[in-house]
Amino acid sequence: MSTHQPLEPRRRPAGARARKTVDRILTATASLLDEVGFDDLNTNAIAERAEVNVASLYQYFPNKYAVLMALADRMRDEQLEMIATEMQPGGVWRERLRGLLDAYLRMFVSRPGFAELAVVMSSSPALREVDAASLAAETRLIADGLVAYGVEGSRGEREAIARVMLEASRGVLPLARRAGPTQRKRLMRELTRMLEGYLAGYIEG
Amino acid sequence: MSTHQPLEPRRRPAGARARKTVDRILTATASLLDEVGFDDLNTNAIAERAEVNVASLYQYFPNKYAVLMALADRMRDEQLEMIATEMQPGGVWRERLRGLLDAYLRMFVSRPGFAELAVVMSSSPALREVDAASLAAETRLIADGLVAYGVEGSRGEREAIARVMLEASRGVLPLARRAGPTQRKRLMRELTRMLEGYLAGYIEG
Amino acid sequence: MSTHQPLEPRRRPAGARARKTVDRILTATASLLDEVGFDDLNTNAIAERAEVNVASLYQYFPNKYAVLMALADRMRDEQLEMIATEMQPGGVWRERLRGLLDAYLRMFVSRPGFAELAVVMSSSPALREVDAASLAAETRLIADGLVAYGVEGSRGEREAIARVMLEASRGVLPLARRAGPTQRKRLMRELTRMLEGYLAGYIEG
Amino acid sequence: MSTHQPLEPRRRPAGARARKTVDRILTATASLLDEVGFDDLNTNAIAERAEVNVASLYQYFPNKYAVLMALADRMRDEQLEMIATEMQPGGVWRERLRGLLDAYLRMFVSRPGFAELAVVMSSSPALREVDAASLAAETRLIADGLVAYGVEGSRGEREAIARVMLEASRGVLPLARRAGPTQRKRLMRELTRMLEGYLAGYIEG
DNA sequence: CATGAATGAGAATTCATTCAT
DNA sequence: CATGAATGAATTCTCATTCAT
Repeated sequence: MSTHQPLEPRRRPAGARARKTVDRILTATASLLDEVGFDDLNTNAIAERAEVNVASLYQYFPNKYAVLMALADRMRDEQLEMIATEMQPGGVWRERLRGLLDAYLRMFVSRPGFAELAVVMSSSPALREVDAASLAAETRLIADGLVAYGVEGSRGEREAIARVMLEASRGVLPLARRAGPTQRKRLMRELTRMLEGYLAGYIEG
Repeated sequence: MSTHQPLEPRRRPAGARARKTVDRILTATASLLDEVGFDDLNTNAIAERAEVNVASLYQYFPNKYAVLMALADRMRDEQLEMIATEMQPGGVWRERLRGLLDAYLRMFVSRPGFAELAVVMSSSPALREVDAASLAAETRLIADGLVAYGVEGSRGEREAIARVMLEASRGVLPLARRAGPTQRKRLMRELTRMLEGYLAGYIEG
Repeated sequence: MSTHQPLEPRRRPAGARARKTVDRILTATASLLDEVGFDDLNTNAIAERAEVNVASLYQYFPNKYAVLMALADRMRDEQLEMIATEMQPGGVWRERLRGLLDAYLRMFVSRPGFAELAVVMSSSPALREVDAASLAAETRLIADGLVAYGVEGSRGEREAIARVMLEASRGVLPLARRAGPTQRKRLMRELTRMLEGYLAGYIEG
Repeated sequence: MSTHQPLEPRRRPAGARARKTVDRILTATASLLDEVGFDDLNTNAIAERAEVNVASLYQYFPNKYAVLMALADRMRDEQLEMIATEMQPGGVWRERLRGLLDAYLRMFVSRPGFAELAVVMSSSPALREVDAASLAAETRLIADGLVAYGVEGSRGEREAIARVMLEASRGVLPLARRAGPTQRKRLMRELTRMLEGYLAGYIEG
């Protein structure tokens, strides 16, 4: 029932009232993801939390996966913007890298639903494909930014580098998020060290 | 429906016939995970695929998550054994590391359901806790092995190191699995380079 | 949900613009009936096809069945007029009968929604009663016309005759409509032969 | 949602208990068809009336239309048997024809759901196709029997004759069913007269 | 009078789980 | 211990209908 479902929104909200409705749906989804997790996420719960009728939800989204996908879109937009900012040329690359990791961590920690959504997007077959595309975009953006850091090499190489860094971060950040402050610092320190060393090999080696 | 369910098997299979039943259930689960994914996995489908009656499934497992957990257990056992082997002292650490990564990749690529299960275990709230414990064990094992590689530092430090390496690998390996041969090689090369550089800092620095 | 609903239009369209709205609704209904059938016919779809807001539809019709009923009314008017024309006295009765059947066939074939509506009206409990009345009117009209053909007998007898002829036609015409040209000709020939023979027994016997 | 749905039963009942369940479902469907009509027929109501869980219904049928289709199948079997009996060679054709019409009337009058189902099958787009096939079988059976009555002509001709007779009957019989005894007699007399005259033209003309 | 948007109430369908044999 | 069958309890999704502007 899930594989290959339509994920496109049914209709874009036109007026302000409608935009608000969609907004509430997405916000509710995000908070529920954090509170009960994907397994127990369902359209009724979303609608209830959003204080919206289920039918309204279905007016805008063809199914539950489409809601998640819209939420992901929204978050990805924010994220790409953040990356673009952090990867602008100028400054010392090590500091820039740390800034980027910090920003990532902040998203994972304080964006409700972000961490949960990240893992759901790549684990649910229904969403995986679209998530792959989105990750590819993220990868490209970072790969491009690496040039400014001083990394040479073909686009393909840089994308592989970016991807490996990205995956390492995507694995460690949720841990850091859930960990206590000491453990979090430790994990972030190690992650940073690993990525810095890795890039240093390309930039200074 | 999902949070905090009993995950322990209901009864250990006694006779050989019973053991076979359980085995078929787990194997069916693994193959279904690969074919239809977690979203569409359900006990009836598992039983059908296993050519076993659903009621039999419930004889051994209290619920759906317990099946996944048993499957994870089985795979984790294999995996820990593999790690223990690959991390035995002796030999050049760089080669050992590569061997370890190779072995990991082989599991991801050829163990049916392994990659899928890995992501499911950490995304489903019902299973996350037990998965965390299991990952902790894996981490400890690697952390212990790092000593043999020549890494110094407290147990806590080594565990952080191990964990970061582990997460990076858990992120990249599924990608490598799905990629074509060229891309796979490239990703593995970068992953190896990153982890080697990282460890080198501890061992040779 | 369906039995015994008010079927009367809520308000007659006053201005020309309003009349156009109602018109579009009915036309849309007719075409949708042909395209998707009664099972999938719904007010939202009608409104969309009519390029009219659903709320406007409810301005003129109290519910879905009332729309169908209005459409039926409109078609029945046309039909009764047609019958009145074809059954006017004068000429050879056999030719008149053929003319009548031809005219019926034309309606079934070329009036969008006509054939579909005919069957819907007699199958849906909500509409059956009003359809019965309408068929009774049709029957009476034909029964009256039979006098001009030379059929004798009481009004009741003539109505039974008319009704039997009518039902036979209502069964065969939709078939003829869907059939290819050869089969259509054959069916119409047999229907004509049956009805002619039947009437001949009353007129010439 | 209705066009082109799967109509095949999901699984044939194996044991006696299962057969009973399916039976109750079909019987409940038949009685509901008579009582509330197709518009208000829904799987919940069927299950309730059958004193069976809805899920059981879905164990055997993929959807509501499949239930109707199974019911139609069951009735059609009975009906074809009846026709075969009534059309056996021997005896005076006029009497045989009357016997056949009587038998038809009995089905329409006393088989619960039969009349309603007949009209539903040909009006619902989802079922129409399969009903057409079934009617074709009925037509063929009658066309074959016509030979025994003394009707000559090609198979195609006889089928057209049979079909026209069939449609006339299918139109008049439901009326007769709903009519009072006097009106019923009158309608049946006229129907018989029409069909007899029609066939006489082929047999004795 | 029209429209965008919303919603109550239900209907279809599924699925984890249990029961009787 | 296995199996055919059943079922409670959701969950997804739809649709006729109304409201606010």
